[in-house]
Amino acid sequence: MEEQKIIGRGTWIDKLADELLEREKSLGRSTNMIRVESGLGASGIPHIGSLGDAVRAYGIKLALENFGFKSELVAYSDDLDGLRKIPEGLPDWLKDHIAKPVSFIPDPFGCHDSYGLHMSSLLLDGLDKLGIKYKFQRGVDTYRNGLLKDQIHTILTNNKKIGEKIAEFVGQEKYQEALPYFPVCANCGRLYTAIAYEYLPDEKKIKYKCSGTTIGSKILDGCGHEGIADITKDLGKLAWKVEFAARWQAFDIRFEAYGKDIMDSVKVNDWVADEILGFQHPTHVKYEMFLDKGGKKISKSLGNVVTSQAWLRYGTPKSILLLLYKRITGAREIGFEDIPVLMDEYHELENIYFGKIKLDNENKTTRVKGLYEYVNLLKPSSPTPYVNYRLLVQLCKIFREDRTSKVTKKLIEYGTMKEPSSEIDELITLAGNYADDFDKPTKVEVQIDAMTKKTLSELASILSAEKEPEDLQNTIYNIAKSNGVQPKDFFRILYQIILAAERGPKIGPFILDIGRKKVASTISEYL
RNA sequence: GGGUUCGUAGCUCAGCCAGGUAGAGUACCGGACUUUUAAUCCGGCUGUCCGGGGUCCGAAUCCCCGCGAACCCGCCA
Repeated sequence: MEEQKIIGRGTWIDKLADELLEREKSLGRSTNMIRVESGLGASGIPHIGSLGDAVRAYGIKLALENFGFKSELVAYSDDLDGLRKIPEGLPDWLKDHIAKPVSFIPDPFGCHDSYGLHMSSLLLDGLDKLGIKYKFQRGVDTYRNGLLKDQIHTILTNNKKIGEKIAEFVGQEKYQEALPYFPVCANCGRLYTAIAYEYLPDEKKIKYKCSGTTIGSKILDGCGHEGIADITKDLGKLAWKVEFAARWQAFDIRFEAYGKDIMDSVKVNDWVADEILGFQHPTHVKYEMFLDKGGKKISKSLGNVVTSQAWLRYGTPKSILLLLYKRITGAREIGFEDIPVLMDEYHELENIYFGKIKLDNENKTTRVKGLYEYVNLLKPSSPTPYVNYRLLVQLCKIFREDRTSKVTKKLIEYGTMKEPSSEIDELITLAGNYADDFDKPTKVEVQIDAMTKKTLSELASILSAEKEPEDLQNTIYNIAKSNGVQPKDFFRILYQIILAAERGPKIGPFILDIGRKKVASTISEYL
């Protein structure tokens, strides 16, 4: 069997970029500037999966540049989309704005000019923190400036053909009647309710009536307004089934990834681009959606949504990039509990990259190194100090006050590291947040009889004394015995009180580590 | 109705997309270790890789057929 040739840096990203280049070559298109696109939803709070689309597209851009081509990422915000439903956790008054473009709805958080801008800013903020560079393009500006006017014209004059094809491809029949264009009603400011029924090609104007529509199971009444909209400058937008194609041609897009939920739309758009607009559709890659743990939407109570902002409270930007660049296929359930693994995995990659760990398989080494390079956006610098994340979480659970210095001291005692560093301090902060938010100490119900109670109060007074007791381990053992309490039971109760666990580290030194006065006050809460 | 993904240790999963000795965490057992308790560290144990066929010198990995599970589309964007 012949040896497989390694493409680029050996990752799926390189392979995809290579396929893209081959395709462009066979189409005979110019490759002076290869643009990749990512669509950003602006209708809800962006999940970490929403970042994936842009981050992966950026990976392709990096690979293309690595091959010696110029490339840029266009981040297109769908902020002319209408609000279809109120995302969970957002105020009820938004219902008055259903079907209005998200860019014309006030920001419920009060910090941006509009709802849409707030949402897309969250996403862009996530990209900025990861170091992803992009050219931002707003849907609102795109239509207001008539950037798609030629495509809209061509699509509307071919609407019959397109409507039939949509019905054939996906079984959706509405576009055999309605035009695939939604004007914003000049009277009530909503789209979807205004139905376009006639296109006047010479004037490039569309006739519509705001007669209402259904969104999901809800019926939305129109305001009855009849109007005429100019497709070159009035507000309105193409239906998704044809809009991508228009964008691809107008912006000369050569690559776009997509989630499997819009598979059908992409199929239609590819056909529209190829057959109606005469622009060979971009290279695609399909990815699976990120699901919440459990395979379904668990409690989407606010704060439990996996946003990049929340992730970065516990993990580094590189842990997100690793998650997104590791692979593209496969269904994945994602949650904050994946952070420790990814943190440690990144460090392992780093050790392999810098030769501290050797793999026996040469191909694998190449690919792992390539992955590390992409996670560092092809600019790896030097190894950073690291401590196992789980160990840090455990230590942070024990030390809550004056955490950084106490955990650092313990790590040096363990011999895990030699000296403090700002990188480790940062890790302690992240792991500390993780410990605080996900391993909350719960005050457990502990069954305490009279004898034990007496013993506990005796212990509490010893602990709160000014002088530190010598050999605390032995002292505890003795006071239990002298009160007629089984040491075994007494130890268990102490662990329950201090750690909310049945067992724990050796109790004497452990109490001193936490601070004996603090333990004394914790114990007194149970007396 | 159409489509996609998943099935690997008791449990949770990685490895598959570019084939080359079956892997982690957890659980369990033992040790460092003290008057029994081990957070931490070290060592050990754990397999019908869902079933069947095919390609190959070689398959958990690639192809085909089943079985089971989940998700998406068939509103809209």
